[in-house]
Amino acid sequence: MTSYVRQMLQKGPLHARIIERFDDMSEQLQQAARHILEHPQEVALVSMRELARNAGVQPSTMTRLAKFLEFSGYEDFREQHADVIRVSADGFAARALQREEGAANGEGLAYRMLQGLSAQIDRLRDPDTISRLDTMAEHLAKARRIFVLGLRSCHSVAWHFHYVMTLLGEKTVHLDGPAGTSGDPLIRATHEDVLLAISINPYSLQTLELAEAAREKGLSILAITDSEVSPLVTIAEHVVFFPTESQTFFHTLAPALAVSEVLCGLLASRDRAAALKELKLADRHLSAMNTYATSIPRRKI
Amino acid sequence: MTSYVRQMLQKGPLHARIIERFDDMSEQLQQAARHILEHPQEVALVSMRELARNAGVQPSTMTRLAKFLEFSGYEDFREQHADVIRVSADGFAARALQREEGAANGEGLAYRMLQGLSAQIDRLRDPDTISRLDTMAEHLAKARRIFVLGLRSCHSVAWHFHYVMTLLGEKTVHLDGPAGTSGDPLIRATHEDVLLAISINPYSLQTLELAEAAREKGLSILAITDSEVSPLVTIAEHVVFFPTESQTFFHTLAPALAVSEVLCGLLASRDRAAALKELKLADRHLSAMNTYATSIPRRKI
DNA sequence: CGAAATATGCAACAACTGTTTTATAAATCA
DNA sequence: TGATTTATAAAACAGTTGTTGCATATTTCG
Repeated sequence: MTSYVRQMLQKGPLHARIIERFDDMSEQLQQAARHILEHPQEVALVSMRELARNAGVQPSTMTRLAKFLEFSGYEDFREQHADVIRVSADGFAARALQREEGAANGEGLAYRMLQGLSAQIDRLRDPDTISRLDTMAEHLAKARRIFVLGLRSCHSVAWHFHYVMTLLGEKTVHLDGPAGTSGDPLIRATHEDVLLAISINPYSLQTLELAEAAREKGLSILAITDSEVSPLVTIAEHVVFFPTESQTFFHTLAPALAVSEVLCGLLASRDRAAALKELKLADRHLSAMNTYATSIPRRKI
Repeated sequence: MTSYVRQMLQKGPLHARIIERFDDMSEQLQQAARHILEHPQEVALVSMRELARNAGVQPSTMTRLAKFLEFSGYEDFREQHADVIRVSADGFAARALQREEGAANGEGLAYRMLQGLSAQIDRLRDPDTISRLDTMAEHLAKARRIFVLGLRSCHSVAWHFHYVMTLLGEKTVHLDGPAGTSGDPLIRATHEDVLLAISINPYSLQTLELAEAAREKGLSILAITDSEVSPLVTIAEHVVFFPTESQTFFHTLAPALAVSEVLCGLLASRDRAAALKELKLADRHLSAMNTYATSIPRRKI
């Protein structure tokens, strides 16, 4: 519980005040507060109405939130946030100190792993990978249906791609049935469809077999894999590569997940309006199904 | 002369632009410019009229200065200064949210997304998160058994954690059975076990219910979630936070996956020898099962 | 169940925003 | 010097700001 207090102090008394009273807020106030907790500087940098727009609440909700937190009004609230920026700006020494502390702490494995993962994803921004991503998004967009295949360690990536795409529409089919039925959906696949295969070394045999079967059915194979000499390269029409090395003795899939998310982003951005419409649809369905906690039951669940 | 150039570069391109054209300005413009050079953040933090008042010039002078510096107007000038604050404060998580135009056609979206993801994972190296990760690894290591729970978008993270952990031994149980049996493994859970729950906003009701049920059975709840006001925070003994903001309109889980991999890494590193032995074991089993392509069949599969 | 209380969306408000125009003063130059 | 350009101040402008009161849902409770 001490660490909770420490965190509050670290992030400043404004955060603390919001978190403290969060439980007593109404649904809308919570939504506004949540957005402010995630983007504190924006309070001082944009107008209230714009902030409200970004948070998805009414302008008046912001005024109400400010008063709820016992500020005289939103302008008071805003001024406090501006002060935080002011002191942290010329508090150059403070920032240097923080960095120092981080460096001293930097012996830890967690620190090194995160640094490594960040750098690997950063390196994906090279022109070759970017153009490969764009091309693959093009292929995916043109396909009638997308079969997504990723087994074992790559299951997480494949499933996440499929999940996000489901929210954006109904183009993807996830090849991961139970009881050995993974490949069954391919029965009705045609040459208009594509197979998005994800695999890393060591390459799962089942993935390769299914991919080969799909190719013989006339499907285009698109691959996300870890190496130029991956077996998927030879049968795929287009490939995107990602690194898997990590400081540990197992492979990392964070870069692969990043690649998959970028593809989703590119696909969604091709028709923002349609994507947004689909998202709204999914939203309505899920709330009708009572999937999510709408009001957040903080105390008595 | 070198120190002049260096100063310009240090303080950023906005300062440089002002200094460069300073000599050509009229008296009033210089007075305005001088004030801005001395208080750069104020441009973004107060209104133009107030800034003009503080600088001792007319409001219109500020507009004229902005146009003199070849901005489209003062609002453009102000937005640039806001961006400087944003990047120096927390990277640029919030920036993309406003930029509808640039993101509209998806121009360079891949590049920007990767840059953002990399920065977000980089920021996880702050001392608080590191210490939270270490503490959570401690808790996980002490537990007799680890039940892993992550539904919907968090399924990928939960499953990946479980998958890696199974390669390292047999401590984890994945709560994601078919046909609504997710919670069944908890039947034989005791207070020696822990539940690792992963959830982001909007929070899946089923996750919260299962977590609450586990807590009532005496299990410690460990949470990986997206906010200090996540409903998991109140019922969890320890929490690690990660960001989910992305340039698209769906959340990113790459940082969450990074967190999960770091935890695996920390756990494995506590007993390298044992972990390696388990890995060998898994290796032998999988090759006996003919799971992977051993020789890479590049041409003829 | 109905009544009281609360939460939320909406529209109107005056105040203030950044910008532009107009009038006046100062500087420049033939 | 007087004509002409330039610089500045003041005022007017449309658009936006933060705020408030009111009508309508929604929740709470006897």
